[in-house]
Amino acid sequence: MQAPQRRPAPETETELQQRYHSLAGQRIADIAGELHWPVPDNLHSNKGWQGQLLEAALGCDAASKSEPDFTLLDIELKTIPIDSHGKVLESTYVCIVPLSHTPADAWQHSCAYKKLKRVLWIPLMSESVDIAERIIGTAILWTPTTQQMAMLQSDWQEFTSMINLGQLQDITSKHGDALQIRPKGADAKALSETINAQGETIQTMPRGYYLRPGFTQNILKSCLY
Amino acid sequence: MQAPQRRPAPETETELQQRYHSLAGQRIADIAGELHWPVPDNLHSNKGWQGQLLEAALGCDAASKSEPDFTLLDIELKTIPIDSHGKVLESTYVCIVPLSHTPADAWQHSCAYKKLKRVLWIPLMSESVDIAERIIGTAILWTPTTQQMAMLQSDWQEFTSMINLGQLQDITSKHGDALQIRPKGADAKALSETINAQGETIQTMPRGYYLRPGFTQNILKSCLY
DNA sequence: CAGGATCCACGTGTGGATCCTA
DNA sequence: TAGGATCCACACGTGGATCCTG
Repeated sequence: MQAPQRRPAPETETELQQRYHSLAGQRIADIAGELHWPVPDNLHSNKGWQGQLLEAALGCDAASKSEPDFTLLDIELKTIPIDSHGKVLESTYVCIVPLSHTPADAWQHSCAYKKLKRVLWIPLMSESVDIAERIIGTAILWTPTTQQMAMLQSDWQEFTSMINLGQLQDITSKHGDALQIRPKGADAKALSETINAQGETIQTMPRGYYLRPGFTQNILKSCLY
Repeated sequence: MQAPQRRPAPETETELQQRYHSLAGQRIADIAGELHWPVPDNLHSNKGWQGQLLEAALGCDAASKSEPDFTLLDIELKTIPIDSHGKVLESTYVCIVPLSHTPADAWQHSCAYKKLKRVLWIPLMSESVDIAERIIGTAILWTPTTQQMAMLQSDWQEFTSMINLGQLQDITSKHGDALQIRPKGADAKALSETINAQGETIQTMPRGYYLRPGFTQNILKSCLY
C-alpha cells in the first residue's frame, strides 16, 4: 500500500550500465514490485505503461519536451517489444512531425536527430499475455553507424522538403526506408495546422515519425543469441 | 448528491436576456443550488469559482481559447465584484499579452479587441464574507462607445509598439489609461519568451491585460441607482 | 502485417479571477 | 489602494507506446 516510486537519475554512464544490466532477465512484476507500481491486467488503458515503468526504474529525469530521457548523459530510452525469437513486433515512435517551417538543412537540430543520436534499447519479451510475467531482455546502448545515420537523415530531409512544399497530403506510411510518417494523436479527429501546395494554411491530422521494424531489427540483431 | 450541472447555450440574445434578468437579486447559494454546485467557504482555493458558476448558469459554451464565452452570440461574460455602494473592487482580467511578433496595426484582430467588443457584465455584491450570501446585481450588456473604444485601442497600440521594440521591461502597471499590463501566471517563477531592445530572445514573466477599476466603474455607473 | 487509429499520463498554458502587503 | 503575486480548473499537446482491421 506504498506510493509508487522512481529511482534517481544516474550520474554516469557506468552507473546507468549497472542498472540496466541488473534489469536483464527480470520480470515486469519484479521491477514493478520494487517500485510499488501495481501491474495492470492489460495495456488497453495505458499503452505506454511498460515504457514508463522502465523509465522510473532507470531514473529518467526528462519530464520535458524534446530532451533525451537521461538529461545528464544525453541518452534516450526506448523499450522495444520482441517475440521469443527476438523478432521486433512494433514500429518505434520517435517524435512528432513539425508541420510548419522547418529548415530542411537542419537535420542536426531536428527533434528526430536529438532523439536518435544515442539510444538505450530495452528489449521486452512481449508474447506473454500476462504483463506481469514479461521478461526484460539485454539492453543495448546504441549510436547509429555512419550508414544508419545517413539513412535517417536522407529520409528526414525528403519528408521535410515535401512538407515545406505543402505536400504533406502526398506522404503515406509507405515512404521512407528507415523512418516513416504515421498518424499520431488522440484520434482521427485531432487537428494541427500545415500548408498545402498553394501555401494556404489548412487543418490536418497530427503525424509522428516512427522507425520501421526492419530498421530496429537490424540494431538488435547483432546482440541477440 | 447530484452531479454539478450547467445550462445549455442560449441561441438568441433575447434568450440570454431572459436568463440574466432572472439572475438579478439571487444569491450565489440559490444559483449554485439549482445547478448542484457545492459552495466553497472562501475563494482562496479557486479564485475563479464565482465566474465559473455564472458561466454555467448562463450557458457559456466556449471552453476554447480567444473565443467569446457565448460563441453563437459573440458575447463575452465578465463578473465584476462591487461593494454595497456600487464601487468596483477589482481590476478586470482581459487576456494574456502576446509577447512576440504582433503587428501593431492589428487592433481589430487582437485578443483584447475580441474580448471587449461586446461584454455582458454581471455585478456581484462581494462585501459579504459568506460567499453563499452574495447577491447578483443587474447585468449590463455593453458595447464600447466610440470614445471608450478609442481609449482601448490607443493603450493597446502603445503597449504593442513598445513590446515590438523590446521595451517590455520598461512597461509598468502605471502605463495605460483604460488598460494596464500586470503579471499573469502561476507565480513569480513562471516564464515566457520575449525580445529585449537588442532583439535578443529573453525569458520574462507572463503578463496579462487588465481593465482599470475606474474604466469599468464608468461602464457600470450609468446603470446603478 | 503493417498502415491507420487510438489510449493514458502529465506538463504547460490560458481562462476564471482574487489575494496581499508595502 | 493598487501593483505585484498567486490560486484552481481544464483544454491541449507531447511522450510513453500498442491496438486492430483489411
